[in-house]
Amino acid sequence: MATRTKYRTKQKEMVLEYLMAVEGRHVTAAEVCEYFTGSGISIGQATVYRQLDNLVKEGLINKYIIDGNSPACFEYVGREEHCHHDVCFHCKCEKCGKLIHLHCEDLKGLGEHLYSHHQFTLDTSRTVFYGICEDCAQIGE
Amino acid sequence: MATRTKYRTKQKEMVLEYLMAVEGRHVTAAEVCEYFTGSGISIGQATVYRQLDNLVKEGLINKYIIDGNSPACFEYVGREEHCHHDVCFHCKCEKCGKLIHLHCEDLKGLGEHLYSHHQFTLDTSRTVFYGICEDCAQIGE
DNA sequence: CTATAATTGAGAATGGTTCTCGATTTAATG
DNA sequence: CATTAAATCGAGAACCATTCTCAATTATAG
Repeated sequence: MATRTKYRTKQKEMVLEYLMAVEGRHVTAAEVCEYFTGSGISIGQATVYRQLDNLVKEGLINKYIIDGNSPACFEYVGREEHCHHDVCFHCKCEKCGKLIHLHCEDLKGLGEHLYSHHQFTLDTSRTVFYGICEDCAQIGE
Repeated sequence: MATRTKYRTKQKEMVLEYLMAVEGRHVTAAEVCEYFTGSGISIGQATVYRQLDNLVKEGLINKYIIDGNSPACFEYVGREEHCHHDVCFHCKCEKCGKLIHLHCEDLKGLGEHLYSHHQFTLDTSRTVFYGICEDCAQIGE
């Protein structure tokens, strides 16, 4: 799981630092690029994509694919790793697109059930619950 | 939910018929196109994508996004509609791409929990559990 | 049959992501 | 420090699934 890169580069540290700075928010690769160019810092976009991938492999950040067409989102997982007893699930509203973080003890059982009863190792970082959020449920229908 | 197309066209019926013919297998839009061109039938790829989207909107087929880069997969869900008393969940293996159908009573509680505790209405037809299947777990790592 | 609106399809466009490859940087070693 | 081999960078091109464009075709109501 923790495949490391050989060299320690400023680019990698800057990408990680940015992800840590916006902890709690999901950012796309493009947003990371924009932040750097906006700050007058020059980092190639290929490098941003590469380092985001590396950081995912090292388990420092998570990657979320909400929808096939829209860009992938990344988020620093440091805080979640510390309290490794609670897993983070995500709910995506099909109407407004809102992404809801769920730190719920009761959901731990889901992964356990899938493993013990269906021999399936759940990847919580990639799994997204689709549905309708509270706000949209009141408005719509 | 059941947004219908206005006209009934051969193209749409042929796409649905193909998906029904390969029920149980997940096929990509490209595979659908290849099938038609291979059979000497001419359907534009834009139409295939459009009709796959329509069929998803009508709830006749499901769309699965395994990975941001690899193409989306589609599958006929007809059989599941008949046994509407138990909900059907899907597990997708991130390694071999296998799609596992789960008719499990215990998972009914998931939707109920999300609704009662998190005010989120789960859409079971769109939600896919991603992870590693039994076979791949033995091979890898 | 006619009119009207929806659908088709070939090709171009889009856009997120990856690849290419020469230039640069890292870190171990002398 | 200086050397060096390997890793990483980055600008731009390539990739590829998907969507868009728009004129031609087709489906349905009347």
